[in-house]
Parts: sequence; structure tokens; C-alpha cells
Amino acid sequence: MKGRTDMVSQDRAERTRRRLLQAAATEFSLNGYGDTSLQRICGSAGVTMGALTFHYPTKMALATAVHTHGVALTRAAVRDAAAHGEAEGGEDSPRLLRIIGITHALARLLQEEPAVRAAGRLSRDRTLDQEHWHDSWLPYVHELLEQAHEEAELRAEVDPKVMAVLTRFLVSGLEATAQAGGICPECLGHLGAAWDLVLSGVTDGGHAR
Amino acid sequence: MKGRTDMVSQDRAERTRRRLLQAAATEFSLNGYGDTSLQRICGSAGVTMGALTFHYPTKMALATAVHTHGVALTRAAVRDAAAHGEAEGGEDSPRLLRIIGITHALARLLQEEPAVRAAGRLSRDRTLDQEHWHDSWLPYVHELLEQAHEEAELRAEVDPKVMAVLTRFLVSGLEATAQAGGICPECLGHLGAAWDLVLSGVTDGGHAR
Amino acid sequence: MKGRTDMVSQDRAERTRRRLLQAAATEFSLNGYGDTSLQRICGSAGVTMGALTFHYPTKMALATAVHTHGVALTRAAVRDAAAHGEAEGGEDSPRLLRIIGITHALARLLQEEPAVRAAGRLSRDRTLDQEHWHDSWLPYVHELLEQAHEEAELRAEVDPKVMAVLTRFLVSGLEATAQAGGICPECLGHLGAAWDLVLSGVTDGGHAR
Amino acid sequence: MKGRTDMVSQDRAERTRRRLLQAAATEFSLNGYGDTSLQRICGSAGVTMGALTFHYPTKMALATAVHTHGVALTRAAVRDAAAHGEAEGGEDSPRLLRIIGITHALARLLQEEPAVRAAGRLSRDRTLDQEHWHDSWLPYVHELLEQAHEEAELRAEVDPKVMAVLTRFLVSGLEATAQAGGICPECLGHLGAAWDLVLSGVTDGGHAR
DNA sequence: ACGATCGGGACGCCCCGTTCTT
DNA sequence: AAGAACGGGGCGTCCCGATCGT
Repeated sequence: MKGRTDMVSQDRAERTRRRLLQAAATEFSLNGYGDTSLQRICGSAGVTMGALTFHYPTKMALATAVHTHGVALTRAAVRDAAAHGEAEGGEDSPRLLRIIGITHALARLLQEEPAVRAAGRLSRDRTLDQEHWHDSWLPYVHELLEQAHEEAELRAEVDPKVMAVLTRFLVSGLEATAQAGGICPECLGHLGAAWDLVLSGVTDGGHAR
Repeated sequence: MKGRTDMVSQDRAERTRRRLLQAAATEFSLNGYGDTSLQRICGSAGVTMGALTFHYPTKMALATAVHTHGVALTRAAVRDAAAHGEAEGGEDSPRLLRIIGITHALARLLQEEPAVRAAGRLSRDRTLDQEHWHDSWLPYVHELLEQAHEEAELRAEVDPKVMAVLTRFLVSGLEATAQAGGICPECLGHLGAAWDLVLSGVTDGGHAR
Repeated sequence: MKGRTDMVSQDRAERTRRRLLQAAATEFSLNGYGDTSLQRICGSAGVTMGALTFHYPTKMALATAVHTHGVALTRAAVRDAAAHGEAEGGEDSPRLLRIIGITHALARLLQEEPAVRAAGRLSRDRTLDQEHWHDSWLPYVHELLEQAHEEAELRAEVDPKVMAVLTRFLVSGLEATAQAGGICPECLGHLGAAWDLVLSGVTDGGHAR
Repeated sequence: MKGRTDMVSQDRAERTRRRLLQAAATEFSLNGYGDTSLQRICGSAGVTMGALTFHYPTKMALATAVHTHGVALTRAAVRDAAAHGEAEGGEDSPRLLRIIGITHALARLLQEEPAVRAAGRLSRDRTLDQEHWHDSWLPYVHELLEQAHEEAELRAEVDPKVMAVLTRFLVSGLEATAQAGGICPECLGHLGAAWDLVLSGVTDGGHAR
């Protein structure tokens, strides 16, 4: 009567894991590691504690899984954003545009994917001895900046390292915003406008300063 | 003779409260609210639990006190920075310089004062229903930006709101950095350099973009 | 080609059961019933929990199996020791010698067979409502002592019941020794010497006391 | 007036600790370490878990306290038994009589004091890394035996070490008996009779053997 | 038959924040 | 201000079914 029982059962484990991961990501991103109880996760995932401990023997294992997932999503998104950037291949400062695209992608991700928010938060709170979430996208930006520097897409006196720091700061701001009420579309507009400022300068005098 | 004992014990109470606040600030800034136990605070402050509950009846009361202290320190520092800026009163873009000075002051504060770090963290984690830490300095920046806009210290098409967002993002980055290993002097240099970039633009073409 | 699958699988089942019994015996004898987890047994036996629950539906069933095995080993050993004693059939106090032989056999068994140690321990800890391990050898000794008494192989005033108690105490000592570091050959020597003392008395004055 | 309040509060804590220790001793001696739950201890002691964790932060700390208490009781009893033996100072084999007295004292203790039974059991089960219970009385016996040997209170060929082993075995038997239903007065009679056997020999031939 | 996966409750210990007494 | 006691969870673990492959 249940001709697909085998697949169902295999799928069931997978689905259980997914629901767990999703619920855990949401809770971790909202309340942090210490303030999140496994029981609440179970409740909101519709799974019993027994099932949870079967798939993730310890709380930290679950957090690590969430973190890993968030990092994976981030890497994929960054890769996509970069590819997309190459595809449309504008000739003026394509590297910078790609970086901007990456930050927009991260903003979208932070808004839409609890796992990514959770990865960021768990990294900030130093709960895990895992790779920091920033390491899943910053190196890419670094590389792009180096290339942009070599090919003179930036003004000569612009230090790529400083640009990287600035980018990291912007993303930190995005993280904070995402956690506090979410990134509204208006915020995305602000991000774009901020980048415009950075690109062309704030003061009228130009480089005079 | 009785009068003296009063003063002495008042002093002791004051000192106890100070040590408690200091220890709590450190722990909260490091581990967040949920992961910090009152017992650890007592231990690291050299104070018994009884004494703590006498001064702060509940955990949240202690956290609120820490937060309030951090906010007060922040306000004072911002006021100082602004006054200092006015004092030296340069004529080109003094408002912008004062904002930059404020961010530097915040960086120093985040590095040196655990209570300020704790205030930031407790705000981000939404543990308290208190005013957000950013509200202790952002309005000032907002005001300065409005003035700068009105007096044309910025390029015309620069939106003060966007500048405020950008400033907030930078400070978020500082918060993150302060929590992760501290703000080294080098980082301060990066902050300054980043501001330079923002002021004068990144791309060679200037406003062409 | 698949004709002997059943036999093969039967063999495998048998082997699985053996490994389980062996591992369980070791763990039970070391850590007692409550401190032994089925998972550790499975781990040390190289068997999954599923296999275990198939062969032994409950923990107590497993413990009972171990106990039963230990008792069976003990009975067999006692029978052998008795037979051996009869065979060599010395005429001076053969009954007593056989009893001594039995204690030596028990010592050897306790040293070599985890299941026997486990049976003893589970009995002592009253975990099972099974027959006590001592009942697997004490009756035999009792019988021998009655015969020895009737046939005057003991001094007249020696109460066989007291002798039985003394024997039980000695074996209790062996159990304790076996559990604490094992029964070294030297200990066996001590056992023999102790029996010599019991046989011939400790004090110089003889029966005067 | 200050003195009284101090003592009262101290007394309450002391009484709580005593009840806890007593209940824990009973449970540990009956069910061993692993099969004993702190909640049952609290229930049977009429104390809440919170109070328990205040006095004994961990289960092992409680067990250690019980063990220590049992050992102390044992030492005191052995000292008393020895002193008593010296006092009555019989001239024939006083050392041996004292040893016998010690075993009787231990029997009484095992029967009456749960803490002593618990100490024995926890030692046997190797739950604690504490000194073994036997070490609280065996050295004394050893010493007495050496003296008895030197002063020829034993037959020349009697090895004191063997006598010590025999004594330890007897006490192991007592432990087992105490745990299984208690040491009835009849058992004490058996113990005395067994010692008589050991002293004067079992076989009729006397030392001829 | 034999075995493995998956899931389900139930405690157990630990710890925590708080109150009450002194 | 300190000591003592309280009750509530939290995490981990455990022992066990129910279900499904071989």
C-alpha cells in the first residue's frame, strides 16, 4: 500500500533534519546560542527532543551544522554574484561593481536566510571554534581589490586593505540591521547610495583634501 | 563616631557596586546576557552573591545598570568630542570632522570601556527594553549632518540620511572589531583612511559615475 | 549460491550474540548494571544497537543472559572439580580436599571468565531476581561438608554449617580480589596457605583454646 | 546573643548535611553509585535538590563525603576496639584476640552504619579515586600480626601475610553478608566459630598434617 | 531471520536566579 | 551583607519501539 515507503523513510530523516536546521537557524539568529533552548527549537520544528538528539548529539553539533549551512549558502551566493558580474562584464571598474554586487547579495541573504544570520551571530559571539563567517566572503573581496589595484581601477593612493576594511564594516552594519527588524528595501537603497558616496567622494573639493 | 561608620560603609558600598558593575560589564560584553552567570560575576568581582542581590535585586537590574553606565559614558564622550571639535574649529567642513572625531572617540571607548561594549551588545541582543545604544550618539551625528547639509559642507546630491546610515554601519563594524580581539591602533588607522576614502571618493573619475 | 545464506546468517547471529555476551559480561563486571550503558556494550562489541535489541529485547534480558551463562560456567567447573577430586580419590579427608579444589576452581574462573565475575556482581547488587550466584556452588560444598561430618573427617566439634560460612566468606574475598585488579598467582598461593591454616590451626596450643 | 544566632544557623546547615549524608549512605549502600538518583536521596532526606547542590555541588562530592564519613567511623571503631583489647589485656595471644575483636567491631559497624557499608561498596565499585575502605583497618591488622609473629604468638610456620589475607577475605564475606539482608546475631556467632576453627584447626590430627 | 535506521519519551545531573532567614 | 534553601529548566543520555531493508 505504501509503495514508496522506502523513499519516504529516507526522506523523512532528511526532512526532519531540514526542519531542525531551519528552526535552529531562526532561534540562534534571534536569541544567540546561550539564550536558545533546544526544547524551543524542537517545539517550533515540530520534532521531539529524542529525534533531535539522534541527528545532532549535542547542542553545539546542531549549532555547527547551522553555521556550516550558513557559510555554504554564503559561498554559493558570492560565487553566483561574481559570475553574474563577469557575465554582464561592464568595462568601467567591473571589479568594484562586483564587490558592490556581493554586498547586495549578502544583504539579500541576511534578510532571507536565517541560517546566514545565525552563522554571522554565532561567529560574532565566538560560540564555535569554527571559521568566522566573514571568511566565507571576505577573501573574495580581497582578491578582487588586489586585482582592481593592479589594473588601476582605483585611484592610486587607495589602499586595497583599507577598502577591504571598509567593506567589512559595511557588511557588519548590514548584519546589525538584519538582526534589528530586518533589511527593508529602503535600506538596500541606502546601501547603494552609500556605495555611490564612497565611489565618488563626499566633499565637493574632490581629492583636494 | 557613628557618622564616620556611615561614610565608611557608604564608601564600601560604593566600591562594591563599582566592582560589580565592572565585572558584569566585562562578562556581558564577552558572553552576552544569557551565557553570563551571576556567580561568575561575583567570583570575578570578589563579592558574594548576597552582596550582589542586595545592590541589584535581579539579573536584569544589573544588566540595566551596566547598560545605563555604558550609555552615560558614551554620551559624555560624544559631548567631549563635539566640544573639542568646536574648540579647534577648522573652517573647512568642521561638521564632518566632528563626526569623524566622534567615531574615533567611540572606537576608543569601545576598546577601553567594557561597559560600552556591553551596552552595545545588550542592545543588539535585544535583551533589555532600554533605549538602543546607538541612540546615545546617532542623533548627534544626525543633527550635525543636517547642519552640514544646510550649510553646503557636503556636495549637493549627498543625502544626509545616507551619510548617517553609512556612519552607523562604520560604527557597527567597530563594535564587531572591538568584540573580536580588540581595536588595535592599526585599526584606528584603517578607520581614518576609510573616512578619507569616503570624503574624497574611490574612483579616479570623480563624480563622473 | 544463496542456499546457505540461512546457515551463514545463523552463524553470524550466533557470533553476534557471543560478542554481545562477552562485551556485556566485561562491562557489567566492571561497572555494575546501572553504570553500564547498552551503547558502550555495542561499541565495544562492534555491533549496532539495532542488532542488540533484536537479540535481547531489553537490558535486563541481556543481563539475565550474562548471569545465566556465568552460572552455567560455574556449575560446570564445580562438577569438573568434584569429578577430578573423586578420581584421584585420596583417603585422608578427600571431601575437604575437594572443597579446597572447588575454591581454587572458582578463583580461576573468576579470574578468567568475565561472565562469572558479572554473575557474582549482578547477584550481589540484587539487580536480578535470579538465583544468587552462590547457589551455583554453595549447595555442593554443603553436601560435601555434611558427608565429611558424618564420616568424621572433621573434628567432632566442628560445625559443618560454620565451615560452609567460612568457605563462603573466602569466596567472597576471592570475588572482591578478582574485581580489584585480578587474582594474581601469588593470591592463589595465599588461598592455599590460608586453607592450610584453617586445616591445622593457627595457635601453637592446639585445641586448648 | 550573637553566639546563639550563629550556632542556630550553623546547626540547621549541619542538620541538613547530616540528613543528606545519612540518606545518601543508605541509598549508595543499597543501589550503588550509578543506580542511585539524587532525587531519591532528596526525597528520602526531606530536602530539596537546591539545598543538596548547595552543600554538595556534584554527585561525586556527595559520594566522597559519604565515603570519608564511613572511613572515619571505621578508623574510630578500630581504634576503640584496639584500645579495649589492650585494656583487658589477656596474656594468651592478646594480639590475635584484638584482631578478632576488630572483625567483630567491623561486623557491627557494617550492620549498623549505612555509611560504612556505602564506603565499602563505593570502594569495591571503584567509583571514587579515594583510598580504599580496607585501607582504613587493614594496616592495623597487619601491624598486630607482625608483632604477634615476632613475639611467637603464632605457630612458627604461620605467615603473617597469609593471616592478613585470610582476615581480609573474612571481612569481604561480612561485607557481602551485610549487604544481603544484614548480619544477624546468628551470623556473628558464625564469625566467632569460624575464628575458633582458624585458631585451633579443623582436622583432628592437629599439626601432624 | 537478521539487522540498521529513525524516532520517542523519560529522567538524571547540573546550574541558575531568587527568596528568606539571620 | 552572608548563608541557606528553593524550584525551575537545560542539556545530555539512556532504553526502548516502530519501521524499514536484506
